Amino acid sequence: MNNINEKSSYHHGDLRETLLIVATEMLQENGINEVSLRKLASRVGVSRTAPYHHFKDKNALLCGMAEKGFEQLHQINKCGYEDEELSIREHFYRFIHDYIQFAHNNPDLYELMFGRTIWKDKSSTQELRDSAYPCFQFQVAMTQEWQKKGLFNVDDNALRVSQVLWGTVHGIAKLFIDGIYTDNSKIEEICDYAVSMFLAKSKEN
Amino acid sequence: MNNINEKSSYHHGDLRETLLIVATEMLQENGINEVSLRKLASRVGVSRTAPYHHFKDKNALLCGMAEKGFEQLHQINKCGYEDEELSIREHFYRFIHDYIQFAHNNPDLYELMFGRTIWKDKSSTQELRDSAYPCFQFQVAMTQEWQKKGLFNVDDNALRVSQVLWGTVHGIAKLFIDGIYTDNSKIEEICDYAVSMFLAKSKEN
DNA sequence: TATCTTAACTTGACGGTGTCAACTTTGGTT
DNA sequence: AACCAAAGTTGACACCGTCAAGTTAAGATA
Repeated sequence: MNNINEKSSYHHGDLRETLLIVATEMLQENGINEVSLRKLASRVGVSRTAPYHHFKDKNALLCGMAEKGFEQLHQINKCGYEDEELSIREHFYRFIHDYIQFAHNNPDLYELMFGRTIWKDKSSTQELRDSAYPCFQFQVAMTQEWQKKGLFNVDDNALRVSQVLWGTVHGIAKLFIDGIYTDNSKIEEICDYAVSMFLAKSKEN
Repeated sequence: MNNINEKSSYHHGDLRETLLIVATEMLQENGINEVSLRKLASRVGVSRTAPYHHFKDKNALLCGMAEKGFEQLHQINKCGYEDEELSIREHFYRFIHDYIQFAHNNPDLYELMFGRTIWKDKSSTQELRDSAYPCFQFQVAMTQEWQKKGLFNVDDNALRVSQVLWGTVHGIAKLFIDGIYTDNSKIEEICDYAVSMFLAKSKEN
């Protein structure tokens, strides 16, 4: 039954997963405006309302897509963090760089993940929150580690410090991917500036 | 003819301006999803397609709304900058604070102004760019002034420095208004942290 | 004053969208 | 063998943005 080539034709087999994948493809190809349930269904080869057996409504589908985005981002953060060969300062640079690179590589997905559509009011699903909050908390944990290692003042509130740091990468990423920076700025150069502006006081690292 | 109370009924008199105002009201009341040309027209008391004589399409209307937003933000920046009674450090704090406060007071407008909808590809109108770029450039100019006054290294590229600063406020603002910060953090405290993290090395100001 | 031009506004129509209700098919359980 | 619940279907509805063709009225021209 899990044989993909077998034409069971009526029951799809793994429609929920397929919908998420194809919808994300459509998002990356043509932006959020071109993601419609009807086009998605037709592209997957299924009727208009079939998706409703797997997602309560369109918002739930979008939340599902964002959910996977947060898992990716969390994974990227983890990989950078667990690299033993880097100095603290390099760790910090890598966090900033990888984060902005992720946004740059997946602009529409990133916009979806952090946009108002999904988060305002109470429209975010529980699953989305369960996926996103650990990702946020990991960034707080990294900040605490950086504080311990001397990159930032240990006495400062780690949550606040990480909010400022995260704000910075988030802001740069968004301005970057939305094409608001007028020149075709190099990611690496901006990251260098961000790092040096935060760490100018602790050159010993 | 400009008499508002006079029921000329067929010709509105100042429809373009009224549309922008009412659309922005609708945006602030119920978010971008509730802003439709048809509801807007009906609320203004005009037929469905009347707006098309003043805006090429919906995107042009949205650009018009964002345009006004950038004029407001530019004005706020100017006001803070021209306040003679503040020290440099206070100027810097005020810039950050006022910016985030603006976003906090007008969350949906802010999302519109900086969102992908309007900026991606070539969908931004010339008028929007004419309104937004001076606002951006003013921030670069402020940064140069801060560099001269010793807040930041004069040798650094002003554009890059301002991109990082602007990224920070933009990112904090967005995370704030989208309700992604889990606790209802005080704006002032976050601004304090942002200022001190950038200026820790130059305490003399 | 009479006529003409044209911008502002209207109605009708089309294809696309999210979503609901009612129906059919199917795989697995009793 | 009978049944049930999950998965998928078709039809319908109320919206939406936008185009084409027609109407109204304000202001310039003569």
